[in-house]
Amino acid sequence: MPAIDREIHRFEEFLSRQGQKLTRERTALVREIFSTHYHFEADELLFKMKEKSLKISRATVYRTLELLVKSGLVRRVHLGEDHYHYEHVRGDSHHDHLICTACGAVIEFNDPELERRQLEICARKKFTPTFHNLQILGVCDSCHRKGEQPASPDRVMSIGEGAMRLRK
Amino acid sequence: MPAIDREIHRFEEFLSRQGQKLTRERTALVREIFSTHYHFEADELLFKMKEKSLKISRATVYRTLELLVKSGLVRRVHLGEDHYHYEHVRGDSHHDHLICTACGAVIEFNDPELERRQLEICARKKFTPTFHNLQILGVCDSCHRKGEQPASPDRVMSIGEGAMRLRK
DNA sequence: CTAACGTTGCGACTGAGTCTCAGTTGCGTA
DNA sequence: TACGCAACTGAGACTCAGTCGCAACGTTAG
Repeated sequence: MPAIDREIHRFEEFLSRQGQKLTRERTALVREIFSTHYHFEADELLFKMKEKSLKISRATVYRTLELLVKSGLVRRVHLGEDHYHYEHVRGDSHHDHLICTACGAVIEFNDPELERRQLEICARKKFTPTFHNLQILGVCDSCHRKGEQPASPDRVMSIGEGAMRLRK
Repeated sequence: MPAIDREIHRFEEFLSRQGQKLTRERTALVREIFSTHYHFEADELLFKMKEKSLKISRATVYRTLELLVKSGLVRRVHLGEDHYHYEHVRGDSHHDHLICTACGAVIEFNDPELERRQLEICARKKFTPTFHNLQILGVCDSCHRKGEQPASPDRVMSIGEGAMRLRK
């Protein structure tokens, strides 16, 4: 699969730029991330590697994720839960997330109008933005049809605490 | 201070509605939260109580925070860090946050135009929103004047990971 | 006085993420 | 081919926020 090799190559270049190496473990992790997952958790990745009987330690998984984040190949995101999720970055650009509190689905969107408005707000507040992070919590179309209710009102007051926790 | 007493009364009503009681510990916590803090962490609150030689256990702090969140008096927010922050809810409504990655300052804003646009996006995706959460990371005016740089480019690719960590 | 019940503090626990350290690997140089 | 060094790895100890189980403690009602 040439697409993955291109990503691996990009990672290698990033690494060698700071005197670091593309090892067997790192290659395996990148391959896993870019072949199957889109949004994933660190432990999930660890588990997947174990399943494939590639024994890669937890420390290495976390270390590699950090490198991938620094290289820009992977992003660290909050999806309304109490720990990080990661997503691999494709050629395309920034996006934000709609998160279904009933089924845990994550829908991406990118709206230039919204981005523009944010810049206006920053300008008004004399704030120099570098990045932003927007999640909208609610119920997706198919859950809505099934009559799923939004998370109970008292939860909704908070920042969707437990959004995906409900999944479990 | 009558304002605080009003909040305490609201909390008491919420509690009694479910057969729960407003205890000395709970009162002390609400008083602390609404008198001095705006954004705070659970452990910070625990520490403040200890300072005032009111010994309230960690479990009670967390339990009370949960009740406050459910009652709608307090919100749980992510401020770009890896654990929760809380903020007390004043009479006024929802707002979002600008977070300075240099000094950790948190600036609030509320922009109806932005909210409206988000609703449009949801409508387009047939998504029923219940809540949202937006943080914009960057450098505030006074840090900018001091020549503070935004977090290094590789960090910026991620969701402002470590924003406030830089404070420490 | 006693039963019932919500509340508390304590301390053990959990789970994500980090750190340390000894041993391994990969690579440039002789 | 051997050497040496720096980067890398796994194992497990550790940290830290947050949770849980439990015995003891009010408080209120009978």
